[in-house]
Amino acid sequence: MEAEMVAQVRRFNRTVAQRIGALDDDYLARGRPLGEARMLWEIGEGGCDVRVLRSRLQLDSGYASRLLRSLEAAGLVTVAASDHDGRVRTARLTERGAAEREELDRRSDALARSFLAPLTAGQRRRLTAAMDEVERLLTAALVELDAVDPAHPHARHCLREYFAELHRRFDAGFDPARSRLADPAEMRPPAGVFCLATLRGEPVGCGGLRFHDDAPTELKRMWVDPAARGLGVGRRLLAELESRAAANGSRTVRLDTNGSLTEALAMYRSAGYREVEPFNDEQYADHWFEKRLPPPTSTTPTASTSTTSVRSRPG
Amino acid sequence: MEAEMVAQVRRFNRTVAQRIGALDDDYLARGRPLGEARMLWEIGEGGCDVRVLRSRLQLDSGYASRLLRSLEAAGLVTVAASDHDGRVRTARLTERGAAEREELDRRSDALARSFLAPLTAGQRRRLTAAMDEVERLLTAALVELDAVDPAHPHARHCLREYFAELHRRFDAGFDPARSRLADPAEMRPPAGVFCLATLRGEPVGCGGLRFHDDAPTELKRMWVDPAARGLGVGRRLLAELESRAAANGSRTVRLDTNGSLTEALAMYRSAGYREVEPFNDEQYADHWFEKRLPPPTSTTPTASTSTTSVRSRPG
DNA sequence: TAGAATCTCTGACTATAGTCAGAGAGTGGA
DNA sequence: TCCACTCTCTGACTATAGTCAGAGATTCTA
Repeated sequence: MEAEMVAQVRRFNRTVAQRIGALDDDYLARGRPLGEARMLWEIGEGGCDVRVLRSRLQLDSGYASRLLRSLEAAGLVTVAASDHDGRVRTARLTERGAAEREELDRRSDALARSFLAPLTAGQRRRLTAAMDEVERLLTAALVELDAVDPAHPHARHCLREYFAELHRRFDAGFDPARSRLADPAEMRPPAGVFCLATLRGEPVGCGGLRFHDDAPTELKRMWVDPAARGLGVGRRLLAELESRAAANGSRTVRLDTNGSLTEALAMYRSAGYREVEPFNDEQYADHWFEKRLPPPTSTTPTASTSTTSVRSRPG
Repeated sequence: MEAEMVAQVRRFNRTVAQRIGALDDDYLARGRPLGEARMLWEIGEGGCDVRVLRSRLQLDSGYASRLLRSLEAAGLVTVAASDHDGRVRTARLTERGAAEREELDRRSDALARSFLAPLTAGQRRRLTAAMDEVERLLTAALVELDAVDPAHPHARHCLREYFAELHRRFDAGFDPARSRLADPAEMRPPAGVFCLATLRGEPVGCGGLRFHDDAPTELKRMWVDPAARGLGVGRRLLAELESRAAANGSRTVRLDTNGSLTEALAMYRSAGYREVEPFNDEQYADHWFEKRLPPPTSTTPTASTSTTSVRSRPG
């Protein structure tokens, strides 16, 4: 990785953390401890369970409780037992609390405006476009890839969503039971492998391999959550699966797909897959692709371990 | 200003502050109070006067002193009187302190790498390019414009730099005494106005007007510090001066310049100035420009008051 | 050279953030 | 119905950040 890129990231972190972090905090605080302001904000218009607040703001339960007591004492919040579960408590904004939150909203808007105000129209456009790009790519870098059991709840979720999407997009619908590799367990090691893409703990994509002794490895069930598209998740999944196939001794990966999945087709093509004659009788397929793999490198598999280790807090 | 832009800035602030701010801090701290880590960093290889540390880190003098005592006790820093001024004390890293600082450096690098690691080469390029853009434009938004007396030290600094640059760039050199408006005081109100562009307290550009009863307003001494070019400072200065000219009743602004100042020429042209016949005998000029001004709007002058007010901390 | 100003330091504070152990109420499964 | 578990709360802590007033040494300036 080029030193210049690393230096750029560091410069950015410095500038932006200084400019935004500190200001944002000062600005939100309104003479109130920052923790309280954040809590107020996070409760939101519709109220929020205390346990959700705790996990979103990453607070110790004692600390969270204390913050709520303080907001309660200030008449901004009420806390009551949840309807569904007597253990859970739900925080709600009082009228004054809602007004206070709106004030925070206004201030956040004003702060954002102050970033744009001194710029010309062209600069503003460029700034917001670049911010969007940075945000998207930083989010993309948070996506982690891991091999999981195909029966893992996250894996099941992805497969369910994948099938539902095929059903919506195929004119004649889609019934997984009538497709090849109907049973996800066929992708369980050692016969195959199933990879999951996860963003902030939520599954956002998947893809599986099925190894064959006498035939190229088969790639199946590639899917990316619509909300996570454009982050390069599909491409990374594909690369991950290819490297796992290579590590397993495969020289070739092939797959079948359907012409209505235009994004997928484009991705396979740009990733070096070339269209071949049908090699199976998958009834939902009308395109078949194949790619010769380079021999495995020593550093496979490439699941993003670095990201994971960095995100854990030093003890 | 479009609501979508404001929303984008707010999204960006949230995402980035979370992702970078917190991580950065955790990462730098190394089991040490963050303030100490920052101080250690800021002292740098060559040592640093305490007063400079205080102003850079914006610390209370008592607090700064305490942090230094703590680093001293840990054997990372020595503090001794400055050679030049017995009141001033200079902090220097010990060998262990320097090693510690290098460790911080390594960790910052590792953190930056972890942002890039999960991305493809193309994504990395796009991310760093976008970061550069955001950084530059956020910096540009920090530039403040104010009218000052031409005798103000910052004004003198800019004029000195401007003359030095002309001297370097003109084949025959440049002697301010032999040019028109040799005395900066001619741009003092009410006969004229002198504007300064300031970035983080440092002057980075200037420009002046000289009003004439019977002739168009004359624009002189436009200069932008080379380190601050590309931030749109010149364009903003120009707009500011034009609006001040209009507010003063001028319908036309004109200026003379030299063909070797290509950036300036390009800027004048793109800002709506058109070349005219020589209207004075400035010996250093070989191009003359003129622009008809729109009638003054009610909100002039446009000196960036919003930025200023936002940057001051709420009491 | 006296007095003002500058720089740093110490002591005495306050506020905020955050941790930890344990109690009490409620839930769900064997 | 009992037991393990979940969720929240309280009390008792510690650590960090930050403020303020004033003292002592030094330097600048009139």
